[in-house]
Order: sequence, then C-alpha cells, then structure tokens
Amino acid sequence: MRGNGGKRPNDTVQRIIEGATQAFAAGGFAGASVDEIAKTAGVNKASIYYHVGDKESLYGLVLHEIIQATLGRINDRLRPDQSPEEKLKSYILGIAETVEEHPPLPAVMMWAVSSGGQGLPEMVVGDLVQIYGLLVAILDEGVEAGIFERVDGLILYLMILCSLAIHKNVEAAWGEAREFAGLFQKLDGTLFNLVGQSLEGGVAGDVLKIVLKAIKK
Amino acid sequence: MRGNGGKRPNDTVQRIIEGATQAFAAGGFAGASVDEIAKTAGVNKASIYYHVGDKESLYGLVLHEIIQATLGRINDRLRPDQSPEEKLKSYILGIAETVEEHPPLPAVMMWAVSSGGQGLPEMVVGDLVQIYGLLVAILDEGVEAGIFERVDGLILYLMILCSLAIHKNVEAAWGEAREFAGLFQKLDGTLFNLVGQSLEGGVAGDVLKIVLKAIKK
Amino acid sequence: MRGNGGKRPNDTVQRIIEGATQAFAAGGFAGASVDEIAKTAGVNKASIYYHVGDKESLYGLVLHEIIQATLGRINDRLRPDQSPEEKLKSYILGIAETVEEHPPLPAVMMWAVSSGGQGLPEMVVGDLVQIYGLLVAILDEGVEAGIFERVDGLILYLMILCSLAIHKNVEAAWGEAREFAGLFQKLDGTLFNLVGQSLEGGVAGDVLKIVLKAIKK
Amino acid sequence: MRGNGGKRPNDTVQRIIEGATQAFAAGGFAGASVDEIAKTAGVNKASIYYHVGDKESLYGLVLHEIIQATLGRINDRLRPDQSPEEKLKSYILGIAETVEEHPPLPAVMMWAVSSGGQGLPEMVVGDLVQIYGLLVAILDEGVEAGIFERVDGLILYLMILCSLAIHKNVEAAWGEAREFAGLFQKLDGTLFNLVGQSLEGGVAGDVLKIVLKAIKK
DNA sequence: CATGAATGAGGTTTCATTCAT
DNA sequence: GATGAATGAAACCTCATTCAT
Repeated sequence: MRGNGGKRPNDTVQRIIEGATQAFAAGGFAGASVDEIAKTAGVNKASIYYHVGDKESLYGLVLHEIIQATLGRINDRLRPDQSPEEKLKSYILGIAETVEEHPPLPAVMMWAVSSGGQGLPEMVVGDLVQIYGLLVAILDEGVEAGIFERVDGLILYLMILCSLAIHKNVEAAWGEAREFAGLFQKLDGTLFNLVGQSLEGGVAGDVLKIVLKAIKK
Repeated sequence: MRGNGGKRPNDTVQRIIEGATQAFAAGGFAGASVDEIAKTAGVNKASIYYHVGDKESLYGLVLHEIIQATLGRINDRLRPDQSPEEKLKSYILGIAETVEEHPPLPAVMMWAVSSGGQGLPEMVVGDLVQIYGLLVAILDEGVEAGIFERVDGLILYLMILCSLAIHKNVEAAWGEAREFAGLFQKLDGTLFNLVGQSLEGGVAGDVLKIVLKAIKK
Repeated sequence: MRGNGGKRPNDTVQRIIEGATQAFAAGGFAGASVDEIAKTAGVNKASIYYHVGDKESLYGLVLHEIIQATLGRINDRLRPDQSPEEKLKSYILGIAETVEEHPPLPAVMMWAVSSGGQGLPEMVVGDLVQIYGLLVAILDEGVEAGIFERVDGLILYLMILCSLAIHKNVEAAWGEAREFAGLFQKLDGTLFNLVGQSLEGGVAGDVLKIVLKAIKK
Repeated sequence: MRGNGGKRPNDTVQRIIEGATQAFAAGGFAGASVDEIAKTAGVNKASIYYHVGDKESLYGLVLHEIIQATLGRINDRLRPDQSPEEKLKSYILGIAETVEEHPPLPAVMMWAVSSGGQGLPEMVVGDLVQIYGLLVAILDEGVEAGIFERVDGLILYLMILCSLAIHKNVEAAWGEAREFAGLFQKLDGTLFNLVGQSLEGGVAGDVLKIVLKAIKK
C-alpha cells in the first residue's frame, strides 16, 4: 500500500520549486517566507526541508532551474548554421519566452545577478557564467565576422535581461496599479503599448531591435 | 558643549537615510532589518521610528531622496540649448554620477521599479514618473528633430538604469567574490575591464555609446 | 514514549486559555503580556500564535470560553419547572460557581462588558447578548407571572455580575493587601465577613437576597 | 517676560489630569500610554514628568481627583437633617452626577476597586475607604433607625458603583456599536431605554429605586 | 516651564528549523 | 514521505523615562 497521499516525489519537488519561484520573485530571498512558499506550493512546510533542505538550498535550486530552463529554451532555438544576428535573436527570444511562461523567473535571476553573485551557491554561479558566456560567445562571433561592434558584454547582458524581466513585471502590475501605469502611459503616449502580442512583435521584438541597432556595424 | 539629547535633527534623519539606503540596496526591502539600519546609521533604533516612522515609510523616504538626488544631478547637467543627443548624455551621466557617489542608490531604485510600483507610496510613484518622464521628453525631442528613432521609452529607461546600477554592484562584489568575477573575466577577456575610470570613459560612457547608437537615425 | 513535538493539541490550547484567563484578569487586555501568558500557561510563546493567533484573537477566545462555561453552569441548574425566583437563584449561583472555580473569569467578563462591546469580536458580542438575554427572559417571566417588578435588566445584570466578580477579587487580594482590607473591615465590622462559605451562604447568597428583595413584588 | 507659552501651571496640571482620566478609562492603567495621555491633554510629554512625575504617580493623582470630586458632589447634597433614605439618594445622585459630567471617571474608579487595591498608592486607598465608609455609615444609620435591613456594604457599594459606571459606558458606545446595542435592545424591549433624561429620571433613579427596595424594611 | 530628541527595555509578531508521529 | 506541533531567535514596533536646550 502507498504511503500518505501517495504523491509522486518528483511532483512534490516540482511543486516546491514552482511555488518558491513565485514567492522569491515577489521580494527576493528575504522577502519570501518558507511558510508562504509551502502554502503557494500546496505542500507541507516540513516537506520542503525533507526534499530540498534549508531555505538557501531551495533558493539555489530555484535559480538553477530557472537558468537551466532558460538555457534550454535558448538552445532549442540556436542552430549552428545561424548568423550571429540570428543567434542573438534566438538568445533574446529564448529569454523572452521564459519570461512569457514564467513571469517571475527572470526577476529572481536579475535579483541574483544584481547581488554580484555574493552568497550564491557555486552551482548557480556556474549557471550564471554559462548563460552570460553564451551571449559573449555570440557577440565574439559577430565581431570576428565583422558584423558587430565590440561592446561591453556585461552591459549588454544586463540590458537584455533587465528590460525583459522588469518590463514583464510592470505589465503584470498593470491590472492592479492603474494610476501608476496610467501616469506612465500619459507620458509615453503611442510609444508605450503593453498589450499582449506575439513574442517578436512584443517587448522582445523591441529589445531585439534596439540591441541589434546598437551593435551592428 | 553639546550633550546627548541635542543632536541636530537634520543630521540624524540624514544619517538614517544614508544607513537605510545602504541596507536596502543589499537585499531589498525585506532584506534589511531595522536593527541593521540603525547600526549602519549609528543611530538608536527607536530614533528611526521617532523621526521617520515605520520601515515602509523609511523605504519610501529613501526612494524619494534617491530619485530627487538623481533628478538634481541630471538637471545640473541639462541646458536648454543642448541637442537631444547631449541631453541624453546628461541624463545618463547624471544617473552614473549618482551611482558613483552612492553606489547602492540606483539598485534600490531598480528594485522599486521592478516591483511595478506596487506598494510604493504615492510620492515615490510620482518621483518615478518624473524621472522616467524626463527621458521620454528627451527622446520625444530627438524624434521631433528627426535625430532619434522612435523606441519604447520604458525599455530604454530600464536598460540605462539597470546596466548602470547593477554593473556598479558587480564591480563592488569584485573584491569579495573573486571566483565569480574571475569566471566572468575569463570569458570576457579584453571586453570586460572594470577598473575605475572617468565617468565618460567608464561604464557610463559605454552605456551612452550603446544607447546612442541604438536610437540615432 | 511521548517526545517533545507530540503533545496533545487540545491540551496546549486549553493550557493557553487558562493561562491567558488568569493573566487577562489581573490587568485587562493591555495589562497582560503574551510573554507572561506563555509563562503562566507553560507553553512556548510562538505556540500561542500557532494555535490561537494574535493577542486579540486570544482575548476573544478567552471571553468566549468564559461566557460559555458560565452559561453551561447556569443551564445545569435551570429546570423548566422552576419558578422565576428559583430560576434567578440558578442564574446567580451559576455565575457564582464560575467565580468560585475560576476567580478571574468574571473579572475579564466584566471588563469586556464595561467596554460597551467596542472592539470585541462578533462571537463574543453574541455570547454576551446570550447570557444577558437569559436574565432578561427570567425577569420577563417573573413580571408576566406577577411576581417581579419591572426593572431595568441591564442595571440588574451589571449589579449581579460586578458584585460577584469584584467581591471575589477583593477577597483574593485579601492576603496580600492587608492594610487595604483591614481598613475596609474596620469600617464594616460585622457586616463585612469574607470567610469562605458555601455558595448560598456566601456572597452569592447575599447578592441573591438583595436582588430578590429588590425585584419581588 | 513670561516663559515659553506663559500658560498657568495649574492649567497644565488640570489638562494633564483630564487627559489622563480619559485615557485611563479606556483601558485601565496599562491600556493608556503616556504619549496618548499627552496628546489627549494637549501637553508636551515631558511636561507630565515635570509636573506630576511618572505614570504611576499620575494614575494615583487621577484616582485621587476622581474620588475627591465624587466625594465633593456627594457632600454637596448631604444634609445632616436628611433621613437615611434621603442620604442614600444623595450618595447615589452624587456618583451619578460625576458620571454624567465626566463619564470615564467611575470606570477608572471601578477598575481600581476591581484590582482589590493592589498596587494603589496609600493616598488612593485612603480615598477609596473614605467613599466606601460614607456608604457604610449611611447604611448603619438606617439600620440603627430601624429603616434598613442589614446588608453587606461592599456588595451594595459595588452594585451602585458598577451599574452607574458601566451603564454610562454602554450608553457611550451606543453610537458606534449599533449592532451590539441593537441586540441588547431587541431583548429588552421597553425595559431598556437609555435616552438622556434628568438624573433622577434616568439610570440613577432606577438604581436608587432598586437599591432602596432592596434594603428598606 | 516647555519641548524635541534620544534611548534601553520590553512588547507583539514572524521566521526558519526540528521533531515525533 | 507527509504532517501538525514546537521553539529559539530575531524581526518590527512601542513605551516610559531622561535630558539638553
């Protein structure tokens, strides 16, 4: 006979990760409580400790999952025969897609990056280096090919990541913080339209356009 | 002679704000404890409540000060007779200067923006709109003058703010998180040099260059 | 063997309620600290929040328990075939018995009533109405039967409740506040004897006598 | 030249006492904060310490003032040639008048009595004995004269004091706690009318009637 | 005498974590 | 594996009191 509830263990861990991602996104590491995470995940609090370990381990796991998932999406789009320009497009769309499906993810990622890597577990540091390295590799290839200008990779990385991550967040706040968004809109007029669109037509497209124009020779 | 009870009040409030700014920057709203803020500011904890109010009020005050200071720096550089391009330079250098003198400030600001304005006091929302509006105005002027392309103002705003704010943070973490930075450096080689330079020659200059290239016709 | 974490939950909640009752009685809501309550109850402070909620909820729960217990005692004594006079006796003895076994209870109850119901949880207001309504019903029955005079129910209710509750308290203070009691006694001579007696022979009996004489035709 | 503000000192102390009375009535000794008292009194907090002393002294002073004022009102009505019955009327009306003009006063007094005198300053204990002794004297006179039954003086004292004090409080809560009062009224119907009336016609009259009926031979 | 400021102690509440079942 | 309960530590906040001006 099965134990209590008979849930598949993977399920539980997955639910924990998803709940934690959501919780961490709202207020960073310190802003989420284990109680809240457990409730969001629909899991008993002690289960988190049993399956994952303490809060810091959970944080690391969440970051790892996020970055690996993002890397996966990017790799799904990358083809060896693409031009650097197309590869950059794949990179940005890969991140944007993650944002689209799991809005909080990049916020957590950005938060981690903004800490300068301090206090992050080895594993996550490696992950960050990986995704950042991918961008640098693409840029380098473009420079070698004489298509791209040489620019600071970190700056570009931050620009891409933050604009996508935060833009989505502001969009999410749209519904509830009417006045805030309203004031922004008043100023921006036609420029600032946040309606849902296809990935390429939406924010990701705009970001891509800006970035390409910035680095193309 | 001055005793215990007769400190200049402005001094105290100022010290509180500075301590709080530093503390909030490290871990966002939830990541800073009032105890820690008090210690950083060299002020009794109860004094914070006496002069400022609860933690949320303090957060609001800090954000307000940050943005107003940044606006001040930008306005110091702005001249009516400047070209849109020069105005944009003033805008970016104004933010960069704030980063330079008070590294944590923009990080806090970024964190606030990334919340989509939710939970922020009226005043701060107004402040954010102000500084964002300034960028939009500059961009609009450039578009009218036929110099700039039309781009999404919010995206550009986020790009500028985040790259400046976080880049500085990563730089700050440099000393302590050798491995992290080291790994980044290995990948980036010549591109990624973070040594202190003049504002224009440093990150701010790079950001400016990228942004200008991105929007100039 | 029973360990630390496996205490029967009912036990804990019961212990909390008892400790809280005692603590609240001494100084009202504000006069009791949660620390003190926890110590009195022999329970960890955080357990109170886990099982009951915040201090106000605890206060509400205590009041609810008190009144329900008192109602229970009264109902134990009430018989449908009793005369209104006998019913009144049951009512007063029921309250007196509660006082006897849990001296602090009615003090808390009185304190709550004296607040006019302001700030009390719905549930408790309902409870108070219930126990007050019982008295009114008894009085009404007596008036219908031509046995009782018509008197203000609230006044009588307060007279009964307060005299029983406070009298007990003064009695309790007896041991420690010798001078105070002594002065009272000096004045009162034979009238004021507080030695423990049977319920009917003690204060309850005196209160009953006074009340009956006051309302009987 | 006069000092800061040039207020008459008596004024300040009087304002303090009045503010404190109001504040203490709401939640007993522990329920009122010195800050709140100062604000209610319209006086600087440090002034309280300068003029009166610490919180406990203030509490004692307030109780003293209350009881002395009540005693004063009773004595204004008492005449040596009154019958015991008339004297009792003076006693009750004296208290009722105090309640009428300063509703919170008796609540504080009741609270003090309900503590059994514990922790009260000598002076106040003496005051309480005085006002209680007055009642006992009146009762004794009535018994000697063969008009009154012998009853427990303390019980009667508590009945008179509490019914007047609390009834007024419930009346005061009337406006804000509609439902509460409403429920009471539903039960009590014609018996329970709290509209403002002349002292004798109002609650005081009812209390007097009940008490007289209870003790008259 | 009045007042704004300061502050240690203590209040209420939350948190991360552990444990027995 | 799952869960309700327990708990020390630390969080936020308030309070009574003092002091220099």
